[in-house]
Amino acid sequence: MELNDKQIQIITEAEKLFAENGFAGTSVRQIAKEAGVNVAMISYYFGSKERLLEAMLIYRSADFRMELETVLSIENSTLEKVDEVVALIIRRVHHNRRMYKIIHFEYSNDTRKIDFENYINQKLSNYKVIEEFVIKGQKEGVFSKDLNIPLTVPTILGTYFNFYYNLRFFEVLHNITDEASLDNYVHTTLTQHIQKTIKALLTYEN
Amino acid sequence: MELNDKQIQIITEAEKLFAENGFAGTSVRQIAKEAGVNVAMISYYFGSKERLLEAMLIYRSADFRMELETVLSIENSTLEKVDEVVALIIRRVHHNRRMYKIIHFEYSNDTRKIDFENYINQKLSNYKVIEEFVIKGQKEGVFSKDLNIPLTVPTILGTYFNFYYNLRFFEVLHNITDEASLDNYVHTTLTQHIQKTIKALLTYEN
DNA sequence: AACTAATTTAAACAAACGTTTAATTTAAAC
DNA sequence: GTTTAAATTAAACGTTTGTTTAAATTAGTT
Repeated sequence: MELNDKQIQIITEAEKLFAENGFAGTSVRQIAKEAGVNVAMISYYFGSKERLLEAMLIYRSADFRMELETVLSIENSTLEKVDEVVALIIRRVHHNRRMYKIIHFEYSNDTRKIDFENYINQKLSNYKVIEEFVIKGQKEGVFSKDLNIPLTVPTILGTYFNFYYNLRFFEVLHNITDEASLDNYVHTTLTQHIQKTIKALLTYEN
Repeated sequence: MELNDKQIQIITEAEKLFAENGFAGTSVRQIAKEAGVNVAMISYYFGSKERLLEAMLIYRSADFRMELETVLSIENSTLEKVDEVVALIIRRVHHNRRMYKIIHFEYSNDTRKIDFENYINQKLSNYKVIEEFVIKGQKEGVFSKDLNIPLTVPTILGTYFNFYYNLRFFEVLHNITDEASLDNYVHTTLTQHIQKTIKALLTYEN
């Protein structure tokens, strides 16, 4: 699937609108208007509104596993690697937060006929890399033996997204006024909080 | 705002449908059909689809602060209180997960003209109770001094909701087949994971 | 039994929806 | 310059949307 400039333009605007107003809450006429193209172009290029979303998911979820393995291959202490992995994950999901919002919402929806197989396979593949890293850390004696490894990932992602989904609540408390101050807060304070949480959890002994 | 049986019936069905298909993805005709009433009854009782949602938010978010203060007033060690508070929060959000899903998606939406003031005030009020408890624990020397208190709540809620939003991913890994096994998993394994995470975070020293 | 108010109904409303059509413009190939 | 294919357009298609209407039914009061 090679996408031309106009298709990427449509996907980019659709992503913003889907994340803002939901899939059902966004009309193809809105997308066309924002992308500066005729309504018919969406059917012409993607076939339907549903298949436009599928094209978006594939376009946005490339290369994550590779980045993960690169970070883990760098010479670092196990606890430093935890910091690096958490920072990478937050950087990734913050950059693609709009796509994730759409997934969180549409994935639990049975009636919509969207294909999430690609997303699920990527997620499983990424999880396997993390699981391997944690087990290795346990064998080294750095991490606690008594851990629910599959649930460590929701703790990382969940903290970020619960912050993001309640942004209008937190921006008052943390003086977040624009996109730049949001990026800064996420990549400093929020990332540090999650890094500390995960290190504490992985090393905690009752 | 006193609600009669038929209004509660409409709210209950609307909650399911909004959580499943989104606010925009649900039609008043669907709600009416599921609730077994005529379409016009929704306008008759609530005025509009938007005001039906507002009535739902108020109906669902009563009494939380009181429950929180009751749990904290019971004679327990500080760390036992952490477990109790986490268990209460998870019980609450799991029971009202559909409403929270709607909020997460509609709250960041500027175009929808829904009044979230009630929700925000409740959230702020609940946060104040938790903040006070954490500061007290710090003065006792049980909790670490270096804590981002506002971000502890997203860690609790976020872990739960990231699990819930990826349920179809986790149910394969954790053998969750029906509502009963989901409830059981949430109130045992997931709750324990979050309790451990929060205790680890609150007591972690670099 | 008669009257009043609350509830419920089927039908109608205009507006917006995703998609298709057929005609036109642009670009590429020869 | 002609031909062929790709891109773009405005208009139309049949549905569905949230809400309103006015008539019919039910319940409560006297």
